[in-house]
Amino acid sequence: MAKKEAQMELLFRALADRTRLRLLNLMGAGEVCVCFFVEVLGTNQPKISRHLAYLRRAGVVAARREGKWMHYRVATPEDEHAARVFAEVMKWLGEDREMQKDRVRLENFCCAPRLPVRLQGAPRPAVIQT
Amino acid sequence: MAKKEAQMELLFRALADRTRLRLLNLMGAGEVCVCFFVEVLGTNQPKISRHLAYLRRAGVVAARREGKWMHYRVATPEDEHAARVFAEVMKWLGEDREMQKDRVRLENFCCAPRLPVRLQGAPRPAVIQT
DNA sequence: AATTCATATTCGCCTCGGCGAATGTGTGAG
DNA sequence: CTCACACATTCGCCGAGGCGAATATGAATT
Repeated sequence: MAKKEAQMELLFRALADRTRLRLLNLMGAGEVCVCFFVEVLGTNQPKISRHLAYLRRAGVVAARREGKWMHYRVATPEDEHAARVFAEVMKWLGEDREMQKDRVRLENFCCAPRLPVRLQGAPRPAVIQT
Repeated sequence: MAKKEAQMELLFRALADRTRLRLLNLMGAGEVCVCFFVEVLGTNQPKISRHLAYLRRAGVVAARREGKWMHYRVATPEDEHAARVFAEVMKWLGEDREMQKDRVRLENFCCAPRLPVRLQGAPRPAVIQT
């Protein structure tokens, strides 16, 4: 892995942006497809992809390809203390107002009887009950 | 206090710099005078002051004046979850190699029988045993 | 009041990274 | 092979913030 010292700042820089925090929050319950991020956050797709790339470089998310779709999930840091900090951050996200709204919006999209037109055929997020 | 949502990014931006992390680490055991930061980190004084100002704006440190000297100490965030995260970060700092060296350097300065010329008369850090 | 010492702030320069817009890449369908 | 779709990357612009150097402030001392 990268220099251990640099990992600290790398992690915090990754967390120092609201969009990235919102993405992490949405992944909190399991894998999520990029197209859902776009819908829930209501922004353009390149912006989402750039932030996901940033998170991946920082080592806090991992990606998996499934046909045309990309699924992202949180990746617990290897370092023990980093993992502890990260876990507390994820808990914190769970308590935030806007973050809770985002989760509800995700639920509404992925669990709707009929997906909105834009998401027809998109793979539903793997919701892990917590 | 400030907008609760902004607090999250504010905290992480404050933590996203090695110099600031080193300063926080040195304050981990108690109040420290600015002149000691300068000596231990071996950099110029304006740089230290700027970073301390940043930390204060972020609400993670507090300052106290004592004559010509300024003492800085860590200030636990009010928000419960922020405080948890912050506590884990401080623990993490305690395990880092360079951070441990910094602490030793601080001890060597403040506990030396004769302070180095530059620090003659400077108020010793209030070392809180942990 | 003038000086000295500790600290804070400002200035100019530079890099990092955020954004929208445009473009590139990989995959499956026809 | 070509096209459409999902996603990734690049580009140009701009603000945040790091740095050293210079300067300002505030407290004590003479």
